[in-house]
Amino acid sequence: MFSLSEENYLKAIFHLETAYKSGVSTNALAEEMQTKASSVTDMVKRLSDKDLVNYKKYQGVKLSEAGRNAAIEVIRKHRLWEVFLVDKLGFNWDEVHEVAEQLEHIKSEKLTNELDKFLEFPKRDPHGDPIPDSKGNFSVANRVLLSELEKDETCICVGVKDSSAEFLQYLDKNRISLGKEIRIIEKEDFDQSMLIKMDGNELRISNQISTNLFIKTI
Amino acid sequence: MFSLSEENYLKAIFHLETAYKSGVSTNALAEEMQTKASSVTDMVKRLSDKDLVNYKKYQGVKLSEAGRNAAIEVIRKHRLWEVFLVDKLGFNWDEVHEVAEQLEHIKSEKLTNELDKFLEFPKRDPHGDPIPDSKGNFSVANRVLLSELEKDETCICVGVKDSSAEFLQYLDKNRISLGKEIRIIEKEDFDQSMLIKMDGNELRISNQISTNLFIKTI
DNA sequence: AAAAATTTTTAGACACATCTAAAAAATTGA
DNA sequence: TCAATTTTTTAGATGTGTCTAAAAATTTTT
Repeated sequence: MFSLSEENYLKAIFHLETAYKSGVSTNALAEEMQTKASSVTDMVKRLSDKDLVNYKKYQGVKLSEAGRNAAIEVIRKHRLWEVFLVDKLGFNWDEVHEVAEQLEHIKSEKLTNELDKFLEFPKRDPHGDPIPDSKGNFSVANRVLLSELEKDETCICVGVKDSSAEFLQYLDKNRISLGKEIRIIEKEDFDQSMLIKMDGNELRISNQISTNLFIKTI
Repeated sequence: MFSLSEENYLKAIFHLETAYKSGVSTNALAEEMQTKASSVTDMVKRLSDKDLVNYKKYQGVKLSEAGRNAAIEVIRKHRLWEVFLVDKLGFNWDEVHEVAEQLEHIKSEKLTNELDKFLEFPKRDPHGDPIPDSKGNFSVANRVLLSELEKDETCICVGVKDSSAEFLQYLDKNRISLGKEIRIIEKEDFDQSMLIKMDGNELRISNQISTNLFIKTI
């Protein structure tokens, strides 16, 4: 079994690998883990000793098969617990992250699978992210950022890239939630801000918002 | 906040305090924690520095008000999670301990209280132990051990003292569960074994069994 | 009340995960 | 290309929680 810290590193490397195909740099990992580069080097060596990552000095780090499986298992638990908190305990989507960060480390295969069943095998968490099944498979969503779209296109909101409480609270305040239909009325060349129509109301959103909202076109 | 280890020590001291009114000895605590007396001395000093226990060298340890509150909070979480596992996820009562030992350390007041509500404020866990409410109050059961009773008395099984998987599996195998009515047909002077009647069937149980079953008389 | 046995504490060490400061390697760019 | 900058690693230290071995205190036995 892996320590809490090891699991957090594996998860962070997993998340960074999409952006750093050729290996996750020490500094990037330090930034993600909110720690120092020297601490990262220490931990990465330990993970490498356990064959959870492939690591060569000065060349960044990549997950091994075992490391990837461990990371996916942690992510599966994190997202299942988020569904539990929202669907069963009435948490709002901006309140679940911190608690799920703790719950994701509970070690019990039976618990994870029974929870999955209890929740009726959800495919996505409250932020629209896919939930791996018990074999580690999950759908790679065909979703894009709202900022990719142009004037007059219509789409459905399916996920958030930034799931910080601040961003989610902004969305709540503006009645933006997953499943909502959005039409782009106007897109400003100068700052990429958009005028969108949702539920019959118009709303202006900045580029920072549209680059953090996943949508699918219809 | 307290570390995982600190919480486990506080819980252990709480459980031992009923037996050691004048202070829990270092050795007793080492036995309970499955560790060495020297480790206990170290930890007890740290707990004392944080005013969670009152400790005087060679005189054992007692919980302070703050320490007792912390212990009760952990016990509340442990027992609520046990109810969740059995009632919602279909665990058997002999499978919950290990998982609840992990879940009891999750830090979120909202989670604990919402879970309590979701479970409809249960008063007892699957082993018959009382669950503290959000203020830390819990009923001190008026229950006694089956071994206290004599021939021809009738009672209802309300709890187990030993909640090890082995004992619980023995009870399952013999169809003994909480709520069952038991009548003492015979009690052997020599070894305190009993012949009991339950659901119309007779069953012989050893003293080791009857000293681990809590009952209430009717 | 000593001696013997037991309990408890101290001393010193170790593993994990972290840190700061300094050195080494790699990259950038003039 | 070689000096400057950035990135990464090493070296040495810290805090938590544990251990073994030995010393000290307490309790039990004779």
